[in-house]
Amino acid sequence: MVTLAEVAQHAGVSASTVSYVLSGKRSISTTTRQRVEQSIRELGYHPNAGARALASSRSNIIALMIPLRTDMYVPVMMEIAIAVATTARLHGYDVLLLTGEEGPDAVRRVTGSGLADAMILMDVELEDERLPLLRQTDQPSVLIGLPASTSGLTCVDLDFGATGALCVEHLAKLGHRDIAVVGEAPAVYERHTGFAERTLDGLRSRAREVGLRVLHRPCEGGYDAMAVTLARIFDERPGTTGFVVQNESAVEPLLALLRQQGRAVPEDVSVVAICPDQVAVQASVRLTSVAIPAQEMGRYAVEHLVAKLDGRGSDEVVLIAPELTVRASTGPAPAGS
Amino acid sequence: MVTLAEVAQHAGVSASTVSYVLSGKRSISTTTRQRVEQSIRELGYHPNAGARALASSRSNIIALMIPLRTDMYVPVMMEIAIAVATTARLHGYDVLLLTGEEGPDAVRRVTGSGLADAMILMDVELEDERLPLLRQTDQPSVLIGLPASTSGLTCVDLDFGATGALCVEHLAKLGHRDIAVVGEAPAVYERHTGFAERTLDGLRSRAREVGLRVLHRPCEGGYDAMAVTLARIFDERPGTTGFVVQNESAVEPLLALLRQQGRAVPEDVSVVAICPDQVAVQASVRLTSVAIPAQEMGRYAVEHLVAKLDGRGSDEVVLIAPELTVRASTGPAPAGS
DNA sequence: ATTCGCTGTCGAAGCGCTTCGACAGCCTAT
DNA sequence: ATAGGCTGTCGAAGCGCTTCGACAGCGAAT
Repeated sequence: MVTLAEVAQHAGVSASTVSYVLSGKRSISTTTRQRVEQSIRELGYHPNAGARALASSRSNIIALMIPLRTDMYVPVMMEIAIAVATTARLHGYDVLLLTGEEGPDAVRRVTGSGLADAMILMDVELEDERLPLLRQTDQPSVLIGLPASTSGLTCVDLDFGATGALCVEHLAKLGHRDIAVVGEAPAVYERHTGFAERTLDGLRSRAREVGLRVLHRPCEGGYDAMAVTLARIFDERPGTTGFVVQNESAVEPLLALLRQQGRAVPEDVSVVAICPDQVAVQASVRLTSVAIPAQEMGRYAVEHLVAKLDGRGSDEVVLIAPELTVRASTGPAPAGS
Repeated sequence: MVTLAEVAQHAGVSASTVSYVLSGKRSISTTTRQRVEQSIRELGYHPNAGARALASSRSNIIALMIPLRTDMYVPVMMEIAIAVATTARLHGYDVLLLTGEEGPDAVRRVTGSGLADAMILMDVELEDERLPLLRQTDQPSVLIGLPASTSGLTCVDLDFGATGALCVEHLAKLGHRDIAVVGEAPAVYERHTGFAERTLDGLRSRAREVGLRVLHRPCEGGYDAMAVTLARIFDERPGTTGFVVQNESAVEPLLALLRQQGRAVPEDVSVVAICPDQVAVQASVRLTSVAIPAQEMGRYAVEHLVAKLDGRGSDEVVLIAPELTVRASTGPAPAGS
């Protein structure tokens, strides 16, 4: 393994000079710099990460905590993870993958050991156990999601409240009076994941304003669960003509079931989904949807952290405005309803 | 930040003693050990990762390289990543997430800098550019996937050759004579990803043995692409009664299209999928499928690496035997065919 | 009683890097 | 001609840990 000292010797300069060439923290003459860079290339030198971390108290690693469970939004998670990893590399950082399993202990471990310089947390609950720790450490962090109180925290998320409202507005404008919300799995509500509740709140309050009736039903993904949920919905509100689907793994089953029951989309029933665009366009009916901007959130999280680590930037909460794209799954409410 | 020295002072022992308590590499009297452990707890000590890595040349980190592209098997990737992270933690390792984007450079960077002690590579191509580097470094690695030559490498993968054969056998036994294979996206074949080709080979050679005709068509995921592909298939081989689907994002579209065309599954047409069990049971028809053992592969990869880092274990290629689960999407070939 | 071999603990060196203060040499302003 | 200010380079200290050799103390074997 090639060391700094060997590079220095090869280039005929001192170790500190090589270090300054690498970091750019002091000015170096062009000739010296080139000589050093040449030596680095010839010897195939890579700085030792541990030594660097020890001396500088900087690991150049960002920790990403993803939920262990796979009961929701797998593609979204993946997209965020990839955006985080890619953006981090652009700024010279690597990404450490933590699962939610360890919970608060993972936060303690990472901040205590200097494993990472900063953290990104996903799957944030309203009263998340990890928050107190984040508030008291001076390590920067970004939440992807929105807890009950955001004081002293930085968060990014889609504005799910506005998203819910937007879906309602769209359906209301088309003349629908009775809509059903196919929500996330019950477990998601039970652990008070912010986004699911906020969607519902936004949706209900706008519905009240525009005089629209809303029936909300949590739903596991998959065909069988959706079949049961759908039956209940039509049982309770036979006049339902609009659907808002938040659980993306319920989208395709819903479409299939409606088709099977002879209800045409969008002639008889309209469907709005909250899902990544890719899912919306690959579905069997091109879905009117509000996109989940996974990449944007991942990128933002990293860039905010990098800014903070560079001494720029401050705490803030960024709610991304939802955009609804009209595709082929929504249309005017049928006359008779 | 609490240091080893502070713990030592608090416990009234030397720093090295604390270190030995932590590592267990020398025997320590019970009383001393307890005193030290008490101090560690009281002070909330966490060893500094950089210092530890520097002194021991061990980072306790395993690098996981996942493909950047999301054109295939997102849930499988995610499942593997989570299994890797979870298993790694069990053995005291953390996971560094690398994207395929950097290619061979990532391998160089990681081995050169001592960032990680070992690597797991996914999305392996037959003649992967990263392989020469892996062969020449002494850092242990595991490939999830199978390249053209495995000498000097450790690999785990589902036995896709046997998987293809198994699918054919199942359909043959049910009396099907003409089957179609809905493959991965063309790009997957173009970059010579091993598993896709091996599936096809296994499938074709068994088909030859049992006298079955096979038509293979690559297919992007999604409804539109599947519609085009399906039309071509029936155009060319109207007598097709069996399908093997490798691209999991084509499964649901295929089922929907068949239904739409009035072809009943499994009465008129049988479908076998190669996909995670979760996908198979959540589909609109419970699918007869060969499972992709994502968790098992992830776990195996980590455990093999840990063994190697502990000086146990050796190079080997593990091909997991496929298991076909019969569900509701396959049945006897229709009489007239 | 002396030697031998344990067990448990300590001190010190060193891992490879960053960074601070020092300073040589040169140019500009007086 | 001299002082002052730059620019570019160097040496040394130190980051927090692991690990090696040394050795004190003790019981067992001679």
